[in-house]
Amino acid sequence: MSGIKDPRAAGLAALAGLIADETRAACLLALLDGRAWTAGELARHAGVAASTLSEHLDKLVAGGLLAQERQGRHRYVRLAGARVATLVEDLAAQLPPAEGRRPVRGLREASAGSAMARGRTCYDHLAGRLGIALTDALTARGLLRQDTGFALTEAGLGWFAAAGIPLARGGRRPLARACLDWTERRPHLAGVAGAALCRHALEAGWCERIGSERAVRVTDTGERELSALLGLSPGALR
Amino acid sequence: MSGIKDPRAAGLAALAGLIADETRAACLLALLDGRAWTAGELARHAGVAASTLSEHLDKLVAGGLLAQERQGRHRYVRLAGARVATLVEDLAAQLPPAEGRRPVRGLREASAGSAMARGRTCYDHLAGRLGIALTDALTARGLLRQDTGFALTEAGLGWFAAAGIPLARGGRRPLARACLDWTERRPHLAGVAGAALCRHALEAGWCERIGSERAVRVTDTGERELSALLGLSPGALR
DNA sequence: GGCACCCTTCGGCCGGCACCGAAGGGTCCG
DNA sequence: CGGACCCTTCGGTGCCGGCCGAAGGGTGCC
Repeated sequence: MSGIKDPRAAGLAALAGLIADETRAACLLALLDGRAWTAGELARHAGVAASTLSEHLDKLVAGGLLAQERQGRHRYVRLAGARVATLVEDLAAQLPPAEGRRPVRGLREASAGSAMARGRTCYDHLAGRLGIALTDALTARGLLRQDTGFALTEAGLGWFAAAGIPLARGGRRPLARACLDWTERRPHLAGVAGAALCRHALEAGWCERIGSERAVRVTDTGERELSALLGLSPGALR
Repeated sequence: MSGIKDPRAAGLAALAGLIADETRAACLLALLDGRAWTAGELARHAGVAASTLSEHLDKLVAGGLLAQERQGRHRYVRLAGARVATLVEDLAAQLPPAEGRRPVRGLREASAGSAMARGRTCYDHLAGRLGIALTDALTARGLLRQDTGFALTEAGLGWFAAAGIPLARGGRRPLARACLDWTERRPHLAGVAGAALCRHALEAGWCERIGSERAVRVTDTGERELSALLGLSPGALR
């Protein structure tokens, strides 16, 4: 009440302003898949002229939300890091479920949508029903604690070690973090452990990407391994 | 890459747009103290006309960020809930430390600032060096786990029960959550446990508010109790 | 009742910004 | 070297939204 505005207000407004545009928001949501997109791809995705999108990218890069890499005549752009991904996810998680739903048009889109709901990547970890199933299985086996917060247990650390999934500890990023799933509206494992699990699942062939999309499918190998390691019933992942 | 924009983009942009104004951002930051402010107080705080602020409040209420209560000729307004508080904190935590610092003018402001740095409320939990000290003490005693995520341990649950601080479990809100401190830039305890601890500390007289501000001071009783319960050295809280 | 106070509505002003198309520069390929 | 392609810069346009002051309505106090 000292009559003086909080000095962070300008910065906060500027940061929010970067997201407060439908075209830029669409870019950020698209980039949540963790991949690098070219400026042209994003322009087509957002439905605006290339020149318009170029200016948007300038702002997002200048604001520290995106990292860019120029290769020849292409401008590749991706989220600047896990912090930004978390931020966008958190904001999107605030949206009421009713909002942002749109009738699905056509069989192709319906099938793509259901594949996404089944399993997908969310920046660098697994989401969708697959992500939920893994998180629930870890919790049920006492490897992950959700009732008193969100953290791996000692047994959980041992499980990752036994599965041959190294966890980089001691960094600034939390080892385990809850990420609210968009389709399921339930928390799933993110953070260092979530990223490591996703990376290992793709490298070990437990999962594979469907086409060039975010959607992910569990392989036969994956079903066997996950059943053995976590007691996941094979049917739950289809 | 289907050429169709994510349907959440419009909602995300609208939500961010609510915060993407310096005046509204200043209001949200001010309301982070968890109290209810009148429209006039906020107008003076933000340095705009009452009519201008009235329209801002309409938008924030319509957007679900604020809850309002009309009493007589007053319009009281507060953050709509812990989710909103978390959202604003998370956004503010993204700001680079350099940004948003302003030279302190005068002794009065310097003393108020140092009181805030020593201890304050952050929506419904304790922050500042006091919040950090409590969180560190809980962690050092094995009551709180930060190395594998952020969660209370079994011993931690017992500590709260023994201290006579009830924890409402089973709700949607996480029991323990990390909140990044603005002045210290380190995580401290938030969530149900953080709120319960703060409430108990104020009710049991461990702490008291300084004037009508957010700043909080540890009392002599508090020093004794916290020393006995957590092994906190009295000097650390001054 | 009269008056002070808090807030809201309205009209008008102004600045900022998202958008486009055209033109231009850089890159790769044939 | 010519052409296709990707991106950027620039000028111009239109709209949205924040701001104010004046006027008005509701509330509480004397």
